Amino acid sequence: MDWKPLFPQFEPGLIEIIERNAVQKTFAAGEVIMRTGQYIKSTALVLEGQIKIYRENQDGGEFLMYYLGPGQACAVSMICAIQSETSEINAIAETDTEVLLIPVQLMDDLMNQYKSWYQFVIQTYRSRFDELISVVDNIAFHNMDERLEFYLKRHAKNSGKQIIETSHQQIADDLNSSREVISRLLKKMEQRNLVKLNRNMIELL
Amino acid sequence: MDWKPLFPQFEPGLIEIIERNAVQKTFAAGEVIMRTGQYIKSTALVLEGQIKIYRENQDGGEFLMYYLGPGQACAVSMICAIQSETSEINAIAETDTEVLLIPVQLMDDLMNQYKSWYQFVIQTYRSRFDELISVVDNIAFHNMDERLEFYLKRHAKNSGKQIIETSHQQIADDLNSSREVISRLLKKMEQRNLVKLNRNMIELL
DNA sequence: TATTGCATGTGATAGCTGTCACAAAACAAG
DNA sequence: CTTGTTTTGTGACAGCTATCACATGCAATA
Repeated sequence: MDWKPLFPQFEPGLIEIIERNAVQKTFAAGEVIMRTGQYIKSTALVLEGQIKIYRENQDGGEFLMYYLGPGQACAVSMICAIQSETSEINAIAETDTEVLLIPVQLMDDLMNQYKSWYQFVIQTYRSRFDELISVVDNIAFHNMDERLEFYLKRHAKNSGKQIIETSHQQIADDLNSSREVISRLLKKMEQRNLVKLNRNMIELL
Repeated sequence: MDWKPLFPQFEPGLIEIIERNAVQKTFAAGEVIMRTGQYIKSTALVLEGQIKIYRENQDGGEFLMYYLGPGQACAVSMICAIQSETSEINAIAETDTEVLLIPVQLMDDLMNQYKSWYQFVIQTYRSRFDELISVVDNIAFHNMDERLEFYLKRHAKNSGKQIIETSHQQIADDLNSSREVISRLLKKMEQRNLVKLNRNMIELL
């Protein structure tokens, strides 16, 4: 697969060195890509699919933080890679996913030698940081109904589709809520003509 | 004030260039250092005092994210500085505070030329990112009683004192809760012998 | 068709938190 | 001491959310 169009800002030398050293890898939908405490040996650039980044607590509760799509990179793996530390989050392939793995050892060189890589890393930090802030905003200031709306809109934006194919249970897990609550709130949204509901699908209007 | 002992990892050349270009500035307790939407013209290294980084919503609600103390730097100002964008958060001086302001224009050079600066920046990103994740953890997985405990412990850790001099109202604001709730929870903690309460002070046992 | 499994709907209930109203206590300053 | 201000205590109540129990509905497959 030709990944270069996804990263048009990369300079030729950078592209070359990545091509020589990076490994392409495929994950099937549902496959775990990274789990808490795991050592990071490489930084991942997403080429295709969606990766879900989430947090897990002791009791098995989950909480979705954000998605990574094509052209994006995992900020956590970058930070961890540079310092070769462990990660505090989990990553799972939401759909079939293609990633480009860049070995840790390369990171320092790339940062020093390629301005476009350096800027890409900074840009990645910034956007993930902003995303985390908006997550905090959401749970700190909003009730479940608003969080659900935010969730659905974000989902639609990320997938590019107005139809979300998920079970209520899955949404409840992502929001660390319970199925019944989500079902009830979705019903209310349907009554307000914001969505249309069917088995395993929610259509945003 | 001699700031160098706070940043022992900085190499001599870096120290010199900072001394030539940076400006030292003082903020009185309670003074606003940065507010949402403001343009960032420099990166701040904290020399003395505590800076509170928080988020504000439309309705005037606040939510504490974390504190910055001596030897630390503002990750947000770094990211924003490098890209000369605006910030999404607020910073206020919790106590009288002394900071060292490094002009934006210097950032790129420092990153390229001084390994110790580069590592400092990465380290700063990492610790702020981790801190944000633990904030998300807290509000996503824990009730107010546990969040309060976390708040008190963090406060004690940051200030180095077991006695927290604050009003219940202030705590409620930081946690985006209400005064009565905090008062009641503190009472319960007192009954469990976790704290001792007095006007404007909470002693951790 | 009958069966099985998953997804969704619904009512009852309990706990947590936010809000209002007001009382009591601690402190500061005249 | 007296007065005014700030902080804290308390009861009542309402709304949101989690949980339990169970019903219903939809889809695939034998």
